[in-house]
Amino acid sequence: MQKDKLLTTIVDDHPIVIEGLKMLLQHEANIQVVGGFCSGAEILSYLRNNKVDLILLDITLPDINGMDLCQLIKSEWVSTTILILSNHTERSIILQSIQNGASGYLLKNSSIQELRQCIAEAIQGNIVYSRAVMEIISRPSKNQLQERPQLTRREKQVLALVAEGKTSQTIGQELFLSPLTIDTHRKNLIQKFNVKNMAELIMAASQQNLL
Amino acid sequence: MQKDKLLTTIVDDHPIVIEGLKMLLQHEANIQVVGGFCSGAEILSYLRNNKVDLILLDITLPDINGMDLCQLIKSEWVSTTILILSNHTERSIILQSIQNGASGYLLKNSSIQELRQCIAEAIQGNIVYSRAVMEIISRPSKNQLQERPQLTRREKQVLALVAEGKTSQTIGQELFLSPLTIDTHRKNLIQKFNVKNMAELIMAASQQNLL
DNA sequence: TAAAAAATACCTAAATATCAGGAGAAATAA
DNA sequence: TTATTTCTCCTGATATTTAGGTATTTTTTA
Repeated sequence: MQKDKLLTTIVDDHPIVIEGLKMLLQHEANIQVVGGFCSGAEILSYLRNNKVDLILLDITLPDINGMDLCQLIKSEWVSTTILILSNHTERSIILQSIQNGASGYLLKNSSIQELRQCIAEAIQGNIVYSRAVMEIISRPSKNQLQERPQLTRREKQVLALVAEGKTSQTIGQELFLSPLTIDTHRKNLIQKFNVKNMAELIMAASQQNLL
Repeated sequence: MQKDKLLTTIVDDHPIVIEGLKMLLQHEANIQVVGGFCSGAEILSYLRNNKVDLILLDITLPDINGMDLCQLIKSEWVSTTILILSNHTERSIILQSIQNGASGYLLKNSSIQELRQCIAEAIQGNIVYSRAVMEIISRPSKNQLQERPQLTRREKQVLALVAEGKTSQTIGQELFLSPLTIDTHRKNLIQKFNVKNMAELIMAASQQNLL
């Protein structure tokens, strides 16, 4: 074990992927894999007691999403490099990840060569994207053009209940609020999503996996 | 290389997963991994010239879906055992896979122990499911229980326009129909889907990939 | 060709949602 | 602590959908 090897860890809810990455990285000269974790809680707990230089991070995790976890980690361990390795091709997710401090975004179906290259690049301090990701960023498709609106806790709650076909009356009763308040939230949701009514809202929200 | 080792191959659009599985399986006494392929075309071409006993098959592939590929392979190479290894949790996909000749269905987020056990079982000739899959099969969730309603051409048309947030007025103009006719279609859609309003309808329809 | 299904159109009334404002209280962040 | 956001509730007007129906025409299917 050399001193100057980068301590690297993998966070992914698929044990197979962790194994695969370990295998790939174990032959890299300047990388030392120090663990693999299946959840946000595990990696956070590990970080509190161990130094880590590079994290390969999935978006889909059982307890927290990778974007939020990325922000969380970067806020406490600034010098740790995070590279997102995910299946998600949504432009919004990619951009949000970078915004939250990730040093790059790779798709899991990248070739092995591509992965190696990108990891090597990220270590140098560059922001890297796999080729497929580059294309997504440069030519956003129709439904990816619209950004994912930032919803408040209440709005998410109301959105979910509207999607169940409930009226403002019913929702108000359920949340112990005036139906007028629910109407206000509806109004705000319509504005944030830039849609005309609840039907289009549910459509937009479900396309962006907010339901 | 022993004679009685099972010749095993992996088909998955993620190179990392292939590597991970290879790593896991290389220590198994009675398994010999003979290749990994990223597409349906590749494995089919390989099968024409090589004997394979066990295939670990993903559902998502670039050129063909795993269910169809499974059927294709089983129709020509009956003695080859196929084990589906996928992320898809839809009951319909699981059942269709088994119907098409797969010897089991595992989720990719299974633990490594579970994978080993299931593979070992499948080799014995049993049909195996990972624990999570068992649960999906035995207790189908709400939206998987309800049958997919049979829609007429007009109803699909109206549904799509409603999902765009259009009113009966607008839709009527667009289709050169009376808005009252559109209302009738709305009514029928609500009945067929057994929902309370358009919001819930769009939700149900989008969950069933009808949009 | 006859029967069934689909598509069309209408009516009345009630229920709900949408639009355009404002405005105070509570929680959060700087 | 101050500023900002979020949450709450309101008025009043308008638009739209929903829930009962009924009924004719067109298209499909047996």
